[in-house]
Amino acid sequence: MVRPPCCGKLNVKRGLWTADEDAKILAHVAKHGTGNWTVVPKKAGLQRCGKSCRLRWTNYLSPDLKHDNFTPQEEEMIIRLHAAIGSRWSIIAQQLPGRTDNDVKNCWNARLRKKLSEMGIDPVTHKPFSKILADYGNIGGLVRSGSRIGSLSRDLKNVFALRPEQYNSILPEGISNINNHLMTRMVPRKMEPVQECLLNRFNNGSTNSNHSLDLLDQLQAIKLVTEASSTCAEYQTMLVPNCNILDEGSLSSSTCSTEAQENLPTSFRWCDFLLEDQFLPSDPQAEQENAAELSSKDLRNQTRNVIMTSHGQNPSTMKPQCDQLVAEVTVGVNGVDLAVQNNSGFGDQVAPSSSQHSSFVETIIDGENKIFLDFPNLLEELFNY
DNA sequence: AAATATGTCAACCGCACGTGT
DNA sequence: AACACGTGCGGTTGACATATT
Repeated sequence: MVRPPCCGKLNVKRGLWTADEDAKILAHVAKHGTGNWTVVPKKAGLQRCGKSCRLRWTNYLSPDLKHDNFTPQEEEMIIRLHAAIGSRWSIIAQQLPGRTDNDVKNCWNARLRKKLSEMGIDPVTHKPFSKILADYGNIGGLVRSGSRIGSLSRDLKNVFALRPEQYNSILPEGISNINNHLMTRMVPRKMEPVQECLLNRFNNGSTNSNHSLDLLDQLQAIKLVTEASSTCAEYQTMLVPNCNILDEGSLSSSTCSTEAQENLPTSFRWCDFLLEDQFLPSDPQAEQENAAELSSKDLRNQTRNVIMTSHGQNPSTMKPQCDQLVAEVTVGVNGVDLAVQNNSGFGDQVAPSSSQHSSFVETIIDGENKIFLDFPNLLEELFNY
């Protein structure tokens, strides 16, 4: 059954809000508070749908909102969080007081995404386009991350058109029209590479709820960004180190001015936004063995302790919610183990992390610890999700 | 000065989820 | 269990402002 829209399309005003309408909303909220938005239009005397009223309040009228431009620090945090958790705008917005998910989303789409693209960084994967193209050449006909290629194409098109000379040398042989070539490999987007890899694994290895998958891909993404932050030396040779991505002057060229570099915050390096390809196995056989070693029991204990510790709680007093989460995490990880052991046609495509960690879950746990130190509120979001 | 292109952002849309009945 | 309802979310659209030709 298809539910009709929350309000009829007839007799409902749409479009920009007038000052008079804003005043009515403000007066209504001052008197009755927020909530039950479906009755607000009637009570407030508005020809609007309740959903529209709620949106107007949450995105514009709420006194908690900031209406000035995003600061470089805020933009920096958006990029970092996007690298960690993707386009979960509401969660990102919660880390930025006074900003709404809509604000964050617009900021990303209008400015940050473009900035990254102009610097040759794929805003979806946070990896250099050159690296992606090189990988693309290496994998030949294997569609390892179809969605990534697909989502990449829009940004890449612009950059490639802008600076073709920079990428000609690394284009796979035989690809004369990069756009056409990429488009032929497009799959429905929405999923990011990390999510796609994990989904592929779970779909083949076991049946899991979306919830556990969601949690795992967040953890894995978090691991990726934290590892990238500490191991971006590879890119420092080709990219200018300590160059603030938000510095407009530095964006216009491929190098940073001396002054710009002097003024840069040492805690922030644009190479932090690059993600190493964590799914290329350094030693697939060893990874398989490591993954197989970890028993379900060990996993549960490890995961439970880490989650509780991260949450600042004594394991013995932590709420039952944790057990549920642990169960979901370990179900998902076991699915990965199965997938690895099966090696049933996709294990060679998405092998476990190539890091120095001894297992997939340890990698996740380490990454989780790191990111939660930076963004402690994220842990609560994971519980709430 | 006019036409066109581009950027920004408020608002809309459809879907998913939680809750109550 | 099935349904209705309220709410939240992410993707997209379109109006307006500004820049460029």
